[in-house]
Amino acid sequence: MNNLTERQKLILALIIRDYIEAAQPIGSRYLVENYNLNVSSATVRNDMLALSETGYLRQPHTSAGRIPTEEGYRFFVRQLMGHTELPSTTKRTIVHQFYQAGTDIDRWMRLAASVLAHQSQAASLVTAPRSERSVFKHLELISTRGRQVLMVLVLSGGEVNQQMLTLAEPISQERLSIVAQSFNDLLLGLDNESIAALSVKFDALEQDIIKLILDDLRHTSDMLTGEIYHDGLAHVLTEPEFETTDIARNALRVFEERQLLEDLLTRTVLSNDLSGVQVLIGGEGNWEELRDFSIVLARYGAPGLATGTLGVLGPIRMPYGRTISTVRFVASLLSDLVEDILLE
Amino acid sequence: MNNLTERQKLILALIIRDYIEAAQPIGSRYLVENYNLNVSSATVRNDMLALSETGYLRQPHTSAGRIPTEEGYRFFVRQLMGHTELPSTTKRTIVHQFYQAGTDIDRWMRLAASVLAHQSQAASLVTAPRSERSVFKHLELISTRGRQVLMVLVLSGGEVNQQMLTLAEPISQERLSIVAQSFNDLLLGLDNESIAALSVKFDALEQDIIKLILDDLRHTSDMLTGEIYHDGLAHVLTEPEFETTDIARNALRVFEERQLLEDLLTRTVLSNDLSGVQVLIGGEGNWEELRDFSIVLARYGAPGLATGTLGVLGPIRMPYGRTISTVRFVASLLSDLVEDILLE
DNA sequence: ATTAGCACTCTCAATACGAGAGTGCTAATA
DNA sequence: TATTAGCACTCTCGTATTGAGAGTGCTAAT
Repeated sequence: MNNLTERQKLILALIIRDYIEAAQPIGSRYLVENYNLNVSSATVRNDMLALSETGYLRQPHTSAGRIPTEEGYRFFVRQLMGHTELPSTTKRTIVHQFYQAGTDIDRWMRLAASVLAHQSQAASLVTAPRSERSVFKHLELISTRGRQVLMVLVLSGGEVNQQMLTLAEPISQERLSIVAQSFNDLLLGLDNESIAALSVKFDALEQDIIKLILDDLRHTSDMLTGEIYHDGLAHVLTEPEFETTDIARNALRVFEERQLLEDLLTRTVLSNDLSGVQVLIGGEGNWEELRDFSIVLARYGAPGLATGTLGVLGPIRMPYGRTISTVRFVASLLSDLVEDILLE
Repeated sequence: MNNLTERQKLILALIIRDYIEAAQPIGSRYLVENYNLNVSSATVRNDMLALSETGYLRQPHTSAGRIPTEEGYRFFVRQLMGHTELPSTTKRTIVHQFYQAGTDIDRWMRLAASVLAHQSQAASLVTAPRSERSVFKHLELISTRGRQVLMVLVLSGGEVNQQMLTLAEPISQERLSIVAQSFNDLLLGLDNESIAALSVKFDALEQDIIKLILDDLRHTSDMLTGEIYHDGLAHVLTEPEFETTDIARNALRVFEERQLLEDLLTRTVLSNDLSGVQVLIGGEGNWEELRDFSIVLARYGAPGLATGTLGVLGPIRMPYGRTISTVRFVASLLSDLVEDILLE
C-alpha cells in the first residue's frame, strides 16, 4: 500500500496543504508553477493519476483539479504531516489568559472553549474534569422550607450534586446534621458497589438518602453529566463547504445531541496516537452524522483522579497541523492546572 | 395613527399570516381569490397602498407583492393577533414529559429547551431559576488534599457555589468544620451588604473565606451565572431568510455571547405585556445583533424567591401566535414546578 | 521515466429572452 | 365618495445559448 514514490508523497502533501487553504481543486500546472518540482506538468499528472488510483485523490468532475479523499487526509495526518507546535508567543498569550482567569473552573472551561475556537477557527467543545471512579466524600443536609430538604453530595474529584428531598414529616436542622454526620463517618471513600453492599439497618429517611446517593454515584460514573461547553459554532458557517444548509444543520445537531457527544467523548479513552490527540476524519464509518466533519479530540486532567475531554469540530478540509497542536497545547495546559488544584 | 379601516386591518392581518407561512410576498389578487373579501383586487391594492404609507407594509421591489415591515409585525402582535392557546392535547403531552423527568432541575431545563425548540421550530434558551436577592444559607469546608480545601456555599433559592481554597498551612477537617459551623451561625440569612458591614474580628483564614463568600454573593446577584441551556439551533438554518450565511452566523453568535444574553435576559423584568410574555421584534433599535431576529421571552419561577428566564429566538417572520402561547405555557408550567419545590 | 502536444470534457459567467406576477394610475361606475 | 375595470409598466426568475478557461488523459517522441 505504501508503494508511493517520494515525489508522489510530496505532491500529495502539496495538494492537501494548498487545498486546505484555497478550498479549490488543485491542478497539475498550478503545482509546477508554484513549487520547484523540476518536472513537467505531464509528469505531475501521471503521479496524480497514481494517487487517484491509490484512493488518496479524486476529481470533483472530469477536467477539474484534484482534491484529497478522506483516505488521503488520513494518510497525510498519519504519515506526511510533521509534528507542529504552536508559536511560542501564542502559547504565552494563552497561558496568560488562563493565569488571569483565577481558579474558577467554570471560567477555565469557557476560556478553553474560546481559545480552541479562536485558534482553530472552528467549533470547540470542552467538558469539565470529573473523576473516573466516583467515591463518596461528603454529605450535607440542609433544611430549606417545611418538609423540603436540600441534599448536597460531594464526590471525590470535586463534583457537587444537589438534589431536593421531600420528607414524610418535618425534621429539625439539628437532627438532619446528625444524620448527615453519621453518613459521613460511615460512607467516606466508598464507591457505588461498596455502599450498595452495606448491610446496616437504616430507617426510612436514611433509606431514601442512600438511594439518592447511589443514584448520583451511578449517574456520575455512567454518563457525561454537567455542561458541555462550546464556542465558535459560527465558524462552521464560514467554510464554503457548508453553504449547503443541511450540512451545516448537521453540525449544529451534533452539538445539541448529548447522546452523540457523550458517545463520542467517551470513546476518546482508547488509542493514544499523536501524544494523546485523536483525529476523526469524516466520521470514520462509525458516525453517519459526522460524515462531513473532522474532529480533533484530546483527554486532559490528572489520570486516575479527574479527567475531561476537549476537542474541535470543523470541516474535513481542516488545517490539521494547527488544530492538532492547539488541542494538544490546551489539553496539556488544562492538565497542569487540574493537577495543581488536585495535588496540593 | 390608528386610522385604519376595519378592512385594512383585516388585509394586514391576512398578509402577515400568509406571509409567515409562505415566506413570499403576498399580492392583491391572491388575497381576493383566497378569502371572501367581496371587493376587487383594485380595492385591495388601494388599501395596501395605504398600509404601505402607514409603514406597516413594504414591497421587496416594484411589482412584487407586499411583505410586512417590522412595524407591521409589532402592530399585528399588539393589536390584531388574538389570544391563542396551545391545543390541550399538546399541553398534556408536555406536562407528561415533565412529570416523567422527576425532580432533577438540570433535566427540567433541558426538557424545557427541547420543548420550546420543538414546538416553535426555532432556537430556544432557558436559564435555571435563581434567587433574585442572594442570601447566605450554609457553608461547608471540606479538606481534600494537602492544603487544598473545597468550599461549598449554599445560597437561598438553592444555588450551590463551589470553590477551591489554598491554605497557608494544613488544617484538620475537625477544625475546618468548627470554622464552618461558626460561620453558619453568624451569617445565616445575611446578604452581601450585611456581611460586608459585619465588624467582627476575623483571623487570616476567616478573612479569606469571607472574601470568597462576598465574591460569590455579588457574582450571583450581579450577573447570570450557570449554564444557559439551548436547543434547536439547527432550526434557524431551516428558514429561507437565513440562506445568507452571515445572518445565520449572527444568530449563532447571539447564543455564544454571554454578555449579550445576560443583557437581554435581565431586561425581561420590565413591562409585563401579554401575561408576562415579551416580544422583541428585529432588535427594536436597541440590539444591532438582533436586527434580523425576533425573540419571545418570559420570566418564570416564584417571584421574590427564585426566577429564571426562557425564550425563543427565530426569524422576524415568526408564527407569533404559536410561539407566544408555547412560551407562556412552558413558563407557567415551570413556575408551578419551581413553586412546588420551594414551597413545601 | 519523462515530456510535448493535442483533443476532449466540463464548469462557469455572461447574455438574452419571454413568461408571469403584481403594481399604480386613470377613467368610468354605483 | 368608495369601488372597480382596464391597461401600461416594471421587475423577477427560469431557461437556453454561448464562449472562455481550466485541466485532464492519451499518444508519440525523447
